[in-house]
Amino acid sequence: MAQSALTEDNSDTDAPEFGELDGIVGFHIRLAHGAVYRHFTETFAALGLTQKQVSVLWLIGSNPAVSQIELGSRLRMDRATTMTIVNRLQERGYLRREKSSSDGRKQSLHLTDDGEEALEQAKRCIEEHEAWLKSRFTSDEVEKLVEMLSRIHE
Amino acid sequence: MAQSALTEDNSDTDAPEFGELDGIVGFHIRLAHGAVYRHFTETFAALGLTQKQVSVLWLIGSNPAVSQIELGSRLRMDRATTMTIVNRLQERGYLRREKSSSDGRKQSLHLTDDGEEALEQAKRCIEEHEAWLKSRFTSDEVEKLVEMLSRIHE
DNA sequence: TATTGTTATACTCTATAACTATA
DNA sequence: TATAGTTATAGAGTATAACAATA
Repeated sequence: MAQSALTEDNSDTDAPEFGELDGIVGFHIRLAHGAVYRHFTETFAALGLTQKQVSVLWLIGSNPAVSQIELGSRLRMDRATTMTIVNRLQERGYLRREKSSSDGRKQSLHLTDDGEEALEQAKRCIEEHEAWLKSRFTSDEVEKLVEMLSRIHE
Repeated sequence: MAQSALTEDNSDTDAPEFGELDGIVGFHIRLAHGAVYRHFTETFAALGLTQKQVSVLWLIGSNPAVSQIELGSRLRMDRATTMTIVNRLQERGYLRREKSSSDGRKQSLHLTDDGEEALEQAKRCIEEHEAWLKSRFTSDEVEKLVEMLSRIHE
């Protein structure tokens, strides 16, 4: 049952319509995220860093001695996911793990000198990436967009 | 070199600060997408469908006989990525491939009866998911948000 | 030659489960 | 008991490269 309302043959057109899908907010968030992800990857091809890796470097840089569980909590990753990111950055020599002095269960994460340098480079790339992203908005719109996105992820 | 400006030990607090990261639009898009993705996954656990799979079902339902290349172009996926999604849906019996009558290189994609039914169920789940997402916005804000996100992915 | 579909391969993100060490 | 880290494992999305069939 349930034959679709649209029955014309679209096999020759190269622009299938979104139809009702166009009204779905989550759908647009997904597409926008994909577009940003792809541009980010291009911008960071030379540095060889992913979005998540940059976020983690940045957060450790701003919060020295942060633990893995806190990092994951802030970036909405579980412990295992956090491990894979931190491991990769450690393998590349961008951070080091130390035992927390106050809680023996925790690690205390620190950037190495190479990590600090990679973060500085990454921040310059981010400027370029953000300029591309913000170019389609006024500064008022950027503010409104960030505020609305925060309502979703907070 | 490049010692971070913040040097206090954060190993005891459980809320590391975003700092400058808070001003990065791409960062908020990533977090918002993650939040939406996780709620979607919960909502669709029973149906066992992913965001991408639902988008593909929906688009084939609205555009019968669409080809894989057109599907991919609309959802910003390359040919290989489109294959993996379409394969999975075909294995579950939700769609069938036919040779396009007008262009022998193209496939023509159609939902099976099971696929139509799965799509109907998915659309009801989407309503619930969207209600959760939209609950934090006025209808004017929803419109503005969708319009701004479209500027990013178009 | 260009396009479409296909296969093989690989990497990242994500998550669950089970285990160890510490609180 | 609960928390933090670790390891093993697995699925999904994404992409590149090479190949076959068709235009």
